[in-house]
Formats: sequence, C-alpha cells, structure tokens
Amino acid sequence: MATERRTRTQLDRNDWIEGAIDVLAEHGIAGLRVEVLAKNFGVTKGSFYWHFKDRQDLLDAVLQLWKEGRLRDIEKQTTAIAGKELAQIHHVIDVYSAVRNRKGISIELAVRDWARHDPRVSAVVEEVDAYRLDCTRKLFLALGLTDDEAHARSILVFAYVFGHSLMAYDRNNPKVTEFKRWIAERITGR
Amino acid sequence: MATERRTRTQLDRNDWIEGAIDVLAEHGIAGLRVEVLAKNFGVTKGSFYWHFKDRQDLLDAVLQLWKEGRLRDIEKQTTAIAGKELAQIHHVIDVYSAVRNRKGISIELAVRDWARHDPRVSAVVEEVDAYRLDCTRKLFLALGLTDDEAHARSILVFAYVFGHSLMAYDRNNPKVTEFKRWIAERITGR
DNA sequence: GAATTTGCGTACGGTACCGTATGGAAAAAT
DNA sequence: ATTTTTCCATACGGTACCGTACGCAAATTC
Repeated sequence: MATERRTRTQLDRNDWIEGAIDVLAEHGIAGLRVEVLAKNFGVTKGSFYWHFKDRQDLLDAVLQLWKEGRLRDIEKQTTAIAGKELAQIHHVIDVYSAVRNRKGISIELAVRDWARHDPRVSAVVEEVDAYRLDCTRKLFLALGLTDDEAHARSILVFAYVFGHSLMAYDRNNPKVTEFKRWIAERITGR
Repeated sequence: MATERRTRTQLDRNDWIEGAIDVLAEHGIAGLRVEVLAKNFGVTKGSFYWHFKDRQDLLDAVLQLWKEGRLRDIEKQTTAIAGKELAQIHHVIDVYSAVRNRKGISIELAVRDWARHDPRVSAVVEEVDAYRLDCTRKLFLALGLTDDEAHARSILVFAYVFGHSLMAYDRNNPKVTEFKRWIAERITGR
C-alpha cells in the first residue's frame, strides 16, 4: 500500500542529481524537466526548489558529477599492469562500446548532444575527451609507438567507440562479435 | 525597407521543410517548434497550418527528405571509376568528416539524436546506415577483400566518421590533417 | 467584375512547463 | 515541551508552446 515513499527517507541533493542523470539518459537534456523529475520521485517540485536554486543549478550539478565520474573511470580503466598494455586497450574498447553498458552509452550521447547547444557543457566534454585521449595515449606509448602514432590511435579508439554507439546497424547480426574483434585489432595494430 | 518578404513570393511546403532542417541542425529536434520556425520566416503560424496538418506532419516530411537526400548522396559519393576504388573510399571518409561540412554534420547528429527518442526515426536511420554500409562495402569488395573484411571495414569507416564528428578534441591542432590522413590509411588498409 | 480559392494574420483555449510564496507536518535542537 | 529547522505540498502568476476558428486581402477562376 505504497509504503515505498513512506519508508524511504527524504531525498537529498544527490538523490535528485542521480535521478536527473537517469532521466537525461532516457529522454535527453530537453526531457529533463523539474516537474517531470519530481513526478518520477513521487514528490512535488516544492521539494526540488528546496534543494536547488533553479533548473540550471541542477544541470550544473549533473554536469559536474558526470565529469568527475568520467575522469575517474577512464583513469581506472587505463591503469595497466606493466606488460599488459595491449590487453588494457582492448579492455577500454570493450567497456566503452559494450552492449551491457547501454545506460552509460545513453548518458554519453545525451551529454554530447547537450554539449552541442551549450558551450559550458562543450567545454567539459572537451576536458573529458582530452583526458581520455591522454590516458589511452600513454598505453600506446608503453607499447613503443611514437607520440604521433599513439595520439592518432587514441583518437581512432574513441571515435570508433562513440561512433559505433551512434550507429544503428545490424545489432542482431550473429557475426557482430567477430567484427568488433576484427576492428579492435585493426585499431590497436594487433 | 523590408522588401525581402514583399518581393519574396509566398512560402510553399518545401520552403518550410528546408527551413525546418536548418533549425533542426542548429537547435536539434526539441528546438524545432512551429512558432519559432514561423518567426524565422517572418510569418505567423497561420501560414504553417495551411501547409501542414500539424507539427508531426512537418517532422515526417523532414525525415523523408533527409532520408532521400542521404540515400542519393551516398550513392553518388561511392560510385567509383574502376580501379579508383581506394581513392573513392578516402573521398567518402573525407567528405563525411570534413570540417567544411559543418551543417551536414549538424544535421546528421541532430537526426541521430532524434532517432534515440523516436522509433520511426530510428528505423529510417537504420535504413540509411544499412545502405551506406552496403555502398562502401562494395568498394572494399572491388579491392579484393573478403565479404567479412569488407563489412568490418565499412563499419569502421562510418563509426570513425560519425564518432569523430561527435568528439570535441583538439580541432585547432596543427597536426590534425596528418592524424586524419594516418587514420584514414589505417581504416582502408592503405 | 463577381465568385472562388489561396495564403496568411488574429484571436482564442488548452497544456506543460518554470519559479515563487506560503503553510504545515515531522524531525531535531533547546 | 517548546522552539526551531528541515523538507515537502499547495497554490499561484507567468511564459512558451500547440492546434483551431475565423477573417481578410490578394490572386485566380469563371
């Protein structure tokens, strides 16, 4: 009998931000409205405006949390045991383009679309991109590649990963796994 | 003295659709509102609702026009003189990721974002993707590659192209042209 | 040249939001 | 046990849309 909201303690700022990221992933930045978000939580916006100055305040917080999370994640995904750098790069490609990571991909695409209409967001995405490229480049450098080649390959890694998630090609193709494997080897140079 | 609208003959359905595509490229599907579009043309929405049943009617027309244009374009860009297939693939990569083609890229990204929230749009994008992959695969096949490898490389071509346009990395890097060249060669296998 | 059709303006009701003001219950502090 | 603070509901005014009803002038047909 609707005890969920009753037992559930009150919402704090972080709950709102995480809920907002869910909505962002599902409906994009345009669908991230405070009244909709409040309805999702089963409360009214009276609650929202207690925790946040206005909608922009929430958006700023969402962006900040996303940025921190992405920076921490790429750092974690690219720390390799010495001698295992190649496997680590394959791991990065796999993790960032994984079918299991649907929500992560949705968030990524939603933020990038958001960035196309907001320079502040664009700046953050640039920062994250730069760091991702940097981390990945280090792995290539450890493999003995030149700086330029390591840079180019890093760009290819992420361009492929995000481009792939953007495409709506034969997902149910049985050979998809083979193709992905083949492509990954082509990108890393084996 | 504002003769533009006076000398300019009345708007027909196609004018509205093309204007809509401009707005779509700049503000995304969420920013494509009929009152805004009307204001862009310097008319009221009374005009719009004469040419269109409702907003969805316009969106359908936009999607249809986009689809036809993309199908025609990829066909045109991938018809190669015998023996010049490799150069043609490089041409495709160049054209679809070109900096000059900013508007085209904006439209592409806007449509793909639109597709993420509308299955009808998603279906069309899938169609276009499939045709693009098919056309490009034929070029690789002409180079003597196996069907699987031609398929995988085609996926890589477009994943890279769209992924690259999605990324906000060092655009003002002087070495960008070199990197793009290097990557293109890596994708085509030289 | 009167009648019609075409293309658009004006005016309206309705919806979905944003942000504010205010009140009030429950929890925490005193 | 009051008082205070926390957290949320209610109610409101305002904006930006959508779609419809209707009017009207210019172009077209008769």
